[in-house]
This record gives sequence, structure tokens and C-alpha cells, in this order.
Amino acid sequence: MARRSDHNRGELHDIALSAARKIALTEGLKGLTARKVADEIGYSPGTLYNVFGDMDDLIIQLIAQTLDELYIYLASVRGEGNPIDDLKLILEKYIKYLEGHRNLWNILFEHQLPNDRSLPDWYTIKLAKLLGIIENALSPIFPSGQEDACANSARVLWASLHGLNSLSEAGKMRTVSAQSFQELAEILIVCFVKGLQQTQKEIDTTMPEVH
Amino acid sequence: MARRSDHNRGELHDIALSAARKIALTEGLKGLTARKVADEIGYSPGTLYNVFGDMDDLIIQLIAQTLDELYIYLASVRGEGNPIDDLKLILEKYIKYLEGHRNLWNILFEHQLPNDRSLPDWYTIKLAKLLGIIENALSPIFPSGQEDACANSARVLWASLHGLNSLSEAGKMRTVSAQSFQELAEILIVCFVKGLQQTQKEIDTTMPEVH
DNA sequence: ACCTGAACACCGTTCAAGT
DNA sequence: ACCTGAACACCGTTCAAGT
Repeated sequence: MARRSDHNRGELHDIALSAARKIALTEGLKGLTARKVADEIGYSPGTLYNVFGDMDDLIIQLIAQTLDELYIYLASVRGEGNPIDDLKLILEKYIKYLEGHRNLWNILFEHQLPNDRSLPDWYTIKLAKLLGIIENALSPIFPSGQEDACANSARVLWASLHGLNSLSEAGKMRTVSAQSFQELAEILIVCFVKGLQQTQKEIDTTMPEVH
Repeated sequence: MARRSDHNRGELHDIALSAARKIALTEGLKGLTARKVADEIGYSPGTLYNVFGDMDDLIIQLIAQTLDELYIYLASVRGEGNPIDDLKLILEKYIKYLEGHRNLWNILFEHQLPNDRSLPDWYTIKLAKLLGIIENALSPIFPSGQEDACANSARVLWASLHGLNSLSEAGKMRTVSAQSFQELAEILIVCFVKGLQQTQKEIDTTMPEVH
């Protein structure tokens, strides 16, 4: 049968992705199957493969959409130029986002591309945008010309937060005294930023700038 | 057929787990299936379910075994009482372990228990042992009586390292200037520890001890 | 050109039936 | 008591055949 063309290719792409999002929100990565997505949009499984290369492709697009969503959410944070305070504000917003999108968000870390494939460029770009928010909060610490060091620190902080979230979420850090993700994340932010500032001070002392 | 009893229950448990380990090392979590494990040990899939509750159970036991293995590996590190240097030594050993056990190790973070189940106690105990190594390296920073703060810091560092490893491994942090996991991890260790030390100094200054 | 649905090669898990 | 193997309800992916 066919040439239903209830939807063109672009529309199909969009409704499939939002069906996937819906399933992911409630059932997580394990529940997100091609057959369920197809069912949800009222097409056969085969049709999905006209629009997406395979499930990995669909999932990466879903993740990219999620990165965009979080970016918009976090971009509304107005900092005051104090790295620790600003990062704590970002953390609060981030946690609020998490609360409503746990299953969706976890897919970002659970999903692993096969070793022989790598992430597309547009994925990297979306990620860079998000990292920019953290870089921006950290930037007062670094003198101009040290943008690379700032970018690296932002990445360290980003990855660390996700390690904390992922492990505390999975209950893989509950030992005797269980702390919440937020408490641990604040320890991380405060200590890491203080360490960065301290490191800069040491550089200033060792190699004082000529005024 | 049956009552082969080539192996008793305990032996079956052990050979199944080492078959799982072998498969996991080369094929990762996705390649680790009940049918393959059964095949590898020369039994039918059904037999596995006499020994393990289900695949989640088998995988958790595999992870626990891996935690033990890493513990033994890291316990050989002899520190000198300088937190940053000691942690760098631990990091080096950890990276060496990773190099030979990437697929196996990643299962620790990829695998997610269903929401309605939680990790067994013996898992938590093995984890606590491993965290003890980091606590030990951090302990010179904290005055006695602050063991909880030390334990929290160790957990933050542990989870952060795994966030870094997991994301750099998956290529999910490659932006413009890609740094290696080791470089980023050293930034984390140095800054985080400096921040902890700085925080302690501030407490000492604000509330000086009576001598 | 677009879509279907059957087919293929897999899964995890259960359980009647065999020894 | 222990193990099998068929069965059930799923997977991702492909592709000849239909409109």
C-alpha cells in the first residue's frame, strides 16, 4: 500500500521525534523502541527508516533536541559576575530541569554509539553552546588570552556534574551518609572554583604582570 | 535431559560470571546477552535462571566483581601523604586499569537498574571499600572529627572522575580543543583539592583553635 | 515515491517435559 | 534435582510488493 503522504518527510521527522521524546520521558532509553515510536505516530516500523538511518540516529537527534532545550532553559540565568554564585544559580535551574525530564536527560549518558561511529558535527556545536554558559560563568577567573584554560575548566565541571548526577541517580554512591545530588554538586562547584582562583593567584605571584 | 551436574550450583555461578566477563570485555554491555553467556558455558539459557534471578542480577554481580578487581589494583598504590600527588598516582593506576578493561568498566555506568529495584547491600560495601582509597588520600586535609566531610569529598571526586571518563570516552566532550581524559582529570584533582585546602584554611582563620 | 507488512536474526524469560 | 528446548512476547532492520 502507501503513498499515504499524510505527512511529508519533514513532518514525519518531527512527529517521530516528538513521539520518541514522549516515550523517552516516561519509559527511558530501554522503553524507546522503533516499534513503539512507529506505533505512536501510526506508521509501520519500516517508515522510520526512510527518515532516520537507524535507532542510533534517531536517539542522537533526540539528545540534540534535549541539549537545545536545556540551553534555552539555562540561558535565562542572569549572573552577577561572581563565578560561585552564578554557577549555583545555574545548578538550581539545571536541577529544576532534571526534575521534569529525568528519563529523557539520562539518555544522554546511557546511550553509547558503537565504537566505529562518531557524533555528528551539529551535535558538537550544540554541546559547545551549552558549555558556553559555564565558560561564561567561569570567565571572570581567567585573564584574557586564557580562553582555552577556561574552556577546559568548563568541560571538567560539566562532566563532573553529570558524573555526580548519574551516579547519585542510580544509587551508586549511597554509602553510609547519603547526600543529595545538590549538596554534592555544591561542594564540587565551591571547591573547584576556589581551586581555580587559587591557581590563578599563584600564577600572578610567581609571574607578576608589568603594569 | 539433564541433571548433567558437570558443575554444581556454585561452579555454575562462577563459570557463568567469567564467561560474562569475557564477553563484556570484548563486546560491552550491548553484546552481553543471556543466550551468549549460556552458549559460552555450554548450557541452555534456562539454566542461567537457576543461578541468577535475571540478567540485571548477573550484571550487578559482574560489576561487583569489577569493583573488587579495581580495589585490589588501586590498593597497591603507596602514597606519601600529599593529597594531590597521591591522587595523581591513583589516577595513573586507574587509567592503566581502564586501558585494559574499557568495555567492562563502562558497564558500571551504562547499566541502569529498573526504578523499582535498588542495589544490594554487598554492592554498597564493595563500593565503600573503593571510596576508602580516595578518602585515605584526602584525609590529610581534614582535621579529625570531619570524617563525613572527607567521605563526601571522596564521593564527589569519584563521581566526577567517572563523568569525565564516560563523556570523554563517548566523544561527548570533544569541542574545538580536545583534551585527553588524563589532562582533564588532573585539572579536576588539582583544583578540587586546592579548593578543599583553601576551605579548611578559611575555617581555621575564622575559628582559630585554642592551643 | 512512499509505505506496508512479512521476514530475518536476534533478544529475556518461563516452564512443561524429560532424565 | 537439575537441565533442556520450545514457546512467548518482544527487539532492530531490510526489502519485495503494493498503491
